[in-house]
Amino acid sequence: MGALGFAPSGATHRAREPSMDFSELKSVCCGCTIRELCLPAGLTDQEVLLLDQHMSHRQPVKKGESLYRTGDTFKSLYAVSTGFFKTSILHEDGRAQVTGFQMAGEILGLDAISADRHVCDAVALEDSVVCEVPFDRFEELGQLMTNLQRRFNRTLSREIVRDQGVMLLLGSMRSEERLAAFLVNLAKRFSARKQSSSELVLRMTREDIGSYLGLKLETVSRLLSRFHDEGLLAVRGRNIQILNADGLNRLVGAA
Amino acid sequence: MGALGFAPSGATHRAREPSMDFSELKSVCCGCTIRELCLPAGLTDQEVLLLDQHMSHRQPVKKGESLYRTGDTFKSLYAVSTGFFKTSILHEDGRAQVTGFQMAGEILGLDAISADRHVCDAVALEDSVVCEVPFDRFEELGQLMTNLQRRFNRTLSREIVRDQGVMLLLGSMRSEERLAAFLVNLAKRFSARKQSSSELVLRMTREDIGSYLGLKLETVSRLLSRFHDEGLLAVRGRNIQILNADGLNRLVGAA
DNA sequence: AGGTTTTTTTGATAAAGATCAAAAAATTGT
DNA sequence: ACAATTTTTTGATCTTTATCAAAAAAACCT
Repeated sequence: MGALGFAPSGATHRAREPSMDFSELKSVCCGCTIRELCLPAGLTDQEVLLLDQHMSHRQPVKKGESLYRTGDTFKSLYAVSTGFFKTSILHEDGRAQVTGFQMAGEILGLDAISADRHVCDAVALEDSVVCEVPFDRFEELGQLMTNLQRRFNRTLSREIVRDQGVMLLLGSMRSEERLAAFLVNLAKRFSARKQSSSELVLRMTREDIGSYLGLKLETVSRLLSRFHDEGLLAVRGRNIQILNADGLNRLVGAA
Repeated sequence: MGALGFAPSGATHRAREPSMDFSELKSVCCGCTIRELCLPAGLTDQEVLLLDQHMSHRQPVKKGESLYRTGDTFKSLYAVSTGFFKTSILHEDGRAQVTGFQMAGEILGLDAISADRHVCDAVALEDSVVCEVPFDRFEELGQLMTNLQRRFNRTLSREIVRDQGVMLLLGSMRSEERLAAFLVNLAKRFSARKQSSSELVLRMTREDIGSYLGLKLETVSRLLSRFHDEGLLAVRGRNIQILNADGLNRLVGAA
């Protein structure tokens, strides 16, 4: 489990460079550009160092690979360092429901704490890097660092709030509102990561979006075309440019 | 905030008797019949006593009253002792989405940890009693009692799993599957509380059920009538008897 | 108990989104 | 670079569930 796979690509940013050999690098979090969006958020430098040296461990995941699957025993949480994931739960009869899309700084595996087994699949939608956080050691550290434990409680609670937002979306919104809400949310998260909030490069298929939003892929495609015709978006396959952010926001808020 | 309201009704069970004066009673959790379904689950007697004496505090909530509302500052979690609650989030435009129904042993307020504000309304659907758990003291206790903290992490994670189950329901299931899943889930929870799992007394309106399931109240009513006609249920207003549990389960699992 | 309000049921109709189908576009593997 | 595969778009039609409406039933209030 060292630095596997991934050909060097000549980039210079540490956080964007999957091929570096991190096994020698003690302080992964300390130099991470998205530190404040991730588990170390709000910790002092010393605390981050402690978190870092005792537990973090980087691991590449190639596009299409599963980080974990339903039923796997739970050992670690994973913080997305770079890349993009989707999580989905499966119903007996083969139906799947995408429960979320995770980008840099977001934590995967929180649902597995409950029963020591993963209850969803996490699949990389592009070549990605995650920081592995062995949970038993993390819990020990939480007992030593009040601040870390408190932050972690909030992380868990934030996921509950996010999920309830999805419930609102699925339970009360019409298709166009759902899609608008989805795009606005993506844009906001890109923006928080200093990426363009108007030029979205979608990593997931229309089917993934549809599953997440409780719609069929054809409906998603039609809605994107309509938003395009209405001048809200410029849609070129998975490249989506937001032309009228106010208009989108109005769709989300409106009755 | 001692023993407010609620006329005595002559019952003998402590956990079912809202009018008792609990301010003198030090060990609320210790004698609680649903202790193993609640926060103290898995703690030793000594640990429960510690949790109990330092933090629990009982409080009646009358039918129709709010335990807290969206925007209230977060101070405490609440464990339902007896009774029945619903939680709902509101969209700007007045639309509301019911996010859950809580019964004895279940915890209210977990979503508020995230931002120190409640993000939903919690309303009692019948005269109820809750145990108030001041969260700052609870967090301190978690730092002292590893076991409590670990259990609490699981409680939070379990709520995430529950929410994702609702996403599956709302995103991938048809109306009849949703309603069947809802009834099966209620029955299971009643059963865990030693109440009949075939004679359900619903505490919520058809509209509440509809909101939770992403359906209109008329649809819920029609479905109940259909299940009745098909011999799956006996429906008499809010009294619902499950006549064919296997049939219901088949509806939930089937394609 | 009796009048008022709320909730539930049921019917008729409408609308949103699903399904089926097929071509176009994009991506992938070699 | 090219053939194979996957994804996306668009059209025609069908199904499910929402909407509108009104009566029946239940719950509430004083």
